[in-house]
Amino acid sequence: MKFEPVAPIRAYERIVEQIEEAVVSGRLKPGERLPGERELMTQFGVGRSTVREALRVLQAAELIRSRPGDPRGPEVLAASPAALHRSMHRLARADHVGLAELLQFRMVLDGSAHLLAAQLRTDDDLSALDTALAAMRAGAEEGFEQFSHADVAFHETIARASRNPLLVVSAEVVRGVVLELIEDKLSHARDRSALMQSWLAHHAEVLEAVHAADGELAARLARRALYDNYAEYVPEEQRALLTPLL
Amino acid sequence: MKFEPVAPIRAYERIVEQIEEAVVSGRLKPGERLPGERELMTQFGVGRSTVREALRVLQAAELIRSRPGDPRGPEVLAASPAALHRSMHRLARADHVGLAELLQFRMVLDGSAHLLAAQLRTDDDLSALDTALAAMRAGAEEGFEQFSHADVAFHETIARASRNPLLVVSAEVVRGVVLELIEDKLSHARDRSALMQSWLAHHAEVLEAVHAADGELAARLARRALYDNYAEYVPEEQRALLTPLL
DNA sequence: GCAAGTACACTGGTCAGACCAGTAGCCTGA
DNA sequence: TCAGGCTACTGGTCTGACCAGTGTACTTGC
Repeated sequence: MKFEPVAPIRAYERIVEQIEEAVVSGRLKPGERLPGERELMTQFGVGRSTVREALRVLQAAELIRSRPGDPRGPEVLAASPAALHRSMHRLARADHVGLAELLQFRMVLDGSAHLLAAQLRTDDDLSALDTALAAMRAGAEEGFEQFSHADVAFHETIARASRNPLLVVSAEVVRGVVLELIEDKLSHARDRSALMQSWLAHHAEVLEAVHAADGELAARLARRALYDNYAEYVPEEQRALLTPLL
Repeated sequence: MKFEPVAPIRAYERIVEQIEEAVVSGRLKPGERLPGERELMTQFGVGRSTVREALRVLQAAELIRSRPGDPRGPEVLAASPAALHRSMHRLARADHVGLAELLQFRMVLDGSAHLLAAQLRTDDDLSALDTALAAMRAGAEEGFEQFSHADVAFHETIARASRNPLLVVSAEVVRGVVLELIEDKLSHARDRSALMQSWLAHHAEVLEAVHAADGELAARLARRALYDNYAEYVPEEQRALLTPLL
């Protein structure tokens, strides 16, 4: 005989449950509006503070957004990875997750994305990738920031070609967290133009493998590129974590 | 000349920022207590409802927990993947992410975990894995639920042996979401004992590869095992997403 | 008739004050 | 010494109020 631990259920939690259920089940679609707070408090039969606490939670989860003055009421938002990003970011900062682990994880995700992209890509994907690489070449002339944006776009195109939204989102999130951790070091990098040339060469190589539909090769090259470009920022004694992926 | 879009910053948001910063930076450690709401409202110079909305947000992010009646105040929690789990779960439900994509992602994560585990495992890891497999054998005699728990434990041991907390957490989350999606189908499965025997065989094989430090083999076997056991629940026309990983 | 401008009703954000159920820890009495 | 009750305080909720800001409908001037 086993019993479950009980916890008192607060009123605002039940409101969150009801609205969340309506949103994730699709009964409330993005762009639709919730009733205003005063209306909700009569519908749920609670005080306004209770309604507001529930809305705060839903807002923190990026499910709704409310703006003062708008008589149409709080807006239901489209699903977005923003909340996932925040959770992962917090976990990475708090849970003694260092650059080594993040980079390792990124090598895993990016490698897999390349593997899948190489084998599942359509002709549209290929031309989008060609365009993205060309944009990187052009960006290298204009400055580091443009180049960086083009680089991100390239990786996103690869991720989308893998046909897996989870992979897209996770890769995006991890990339963001990695970049945040090293952006200061990167901005002090000595020879940026050499950096950009190195990245360009790596990307061209990878793209060739994707064209050839050689998933294994594309994955290995992508992981190697990450290693070559970022490993120097990882403490030497932790690089052993990364080498098994090469 | 470019300008940033501005959004009004609400009072509760700045409170969230301050407390969150203190928590994730480690200035407030798990188990420590925040001042009570009435004390916080004087410290921040705002009303109690504002303080409460901030605490609600932090509570939704699993950073703190408050219980009525406790004179020590809200408790700072240890970092946990619960918030990540919720975000990913919501995204999977709302963002038309189906079983195929989830399973594909799980094959990626589990495969990589096996790869890393096989190459980074210590002797302690190996004996823990041996114990976990023995527990699965024993569980198979006792019933499906025990077996299932032992199976989860085995995968977690593998993930931990990969030495990457992000991999541990993500794999755990995705496994949970996959299981939630098919638990009803699984509970109606015809021949559970055959299922369990098949899983056992797969795990034994994988473990052998881990012992032999053959990462590639362990990864391939792990992905194959997932495919063999779960692909039948994936619509046939989507299985092409999974085969590139075999 | 129509565009520009204004007024208003209503929104969410915040505050103050109150009450309640429930708890931790003290304090008392045996 | 210790079990029991007491109490001051907690967080959860409600009411009612005010404010700055917004969208809409109406008015005004052309």
